[in-house]
Amino acid sequence: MKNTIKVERAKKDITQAGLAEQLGVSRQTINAIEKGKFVPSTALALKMARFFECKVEDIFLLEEED
Amino acid sequence: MKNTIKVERAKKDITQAGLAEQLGVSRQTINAIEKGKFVPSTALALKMARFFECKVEDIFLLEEED
DNA sequence: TCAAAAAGTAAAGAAAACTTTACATTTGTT
DNA sequence: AACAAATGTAAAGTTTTCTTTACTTTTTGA
Repeated sequence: MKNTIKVERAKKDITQAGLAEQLGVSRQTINAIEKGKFVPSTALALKMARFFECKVEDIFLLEEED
Repeated sequence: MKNTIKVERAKKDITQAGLAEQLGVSRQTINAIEKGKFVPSTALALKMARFFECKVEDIFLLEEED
């Protein structure tokens, strides 16, 4: 599962810590997701999409192995 | 978190077991999600949206408490 | 009505998401 | 170069997702 969080974050010019605060999670959680260490819950994915004003599908991309 | 799986399933005329098979999960998992016992992972939510030919946002609806 | 299919439920355990704490590395600015 | 902000990483622990097995209830259709 790939994601475009870093790019979306750049568009909004917000830091990992800033995004974490907006979404109500820890900075490490954002970092881990962004680095692909794990995939967020659907609730968090939906909140991210809402914050970035796009669809979940725009941020999280299914791959073969998913 | 509410979801519209039952309705989407009706549109496609597919059973819980059939959907489970299509998505590669157990029937009980589909049942539990449909009944709101838990929210699926983002990967499964994306697969559902793909199967139902809609957006994750169309199936899973954030609420206050999420 | 009677049988089969579908849906509901429960419990125990495995796997994945997420937190907290803490420290290291990189990047940007002066 | 030096300092601060941002990012990266790791480990231990909690919560949530999901599986398997198994049984009950509801719905459907011949």
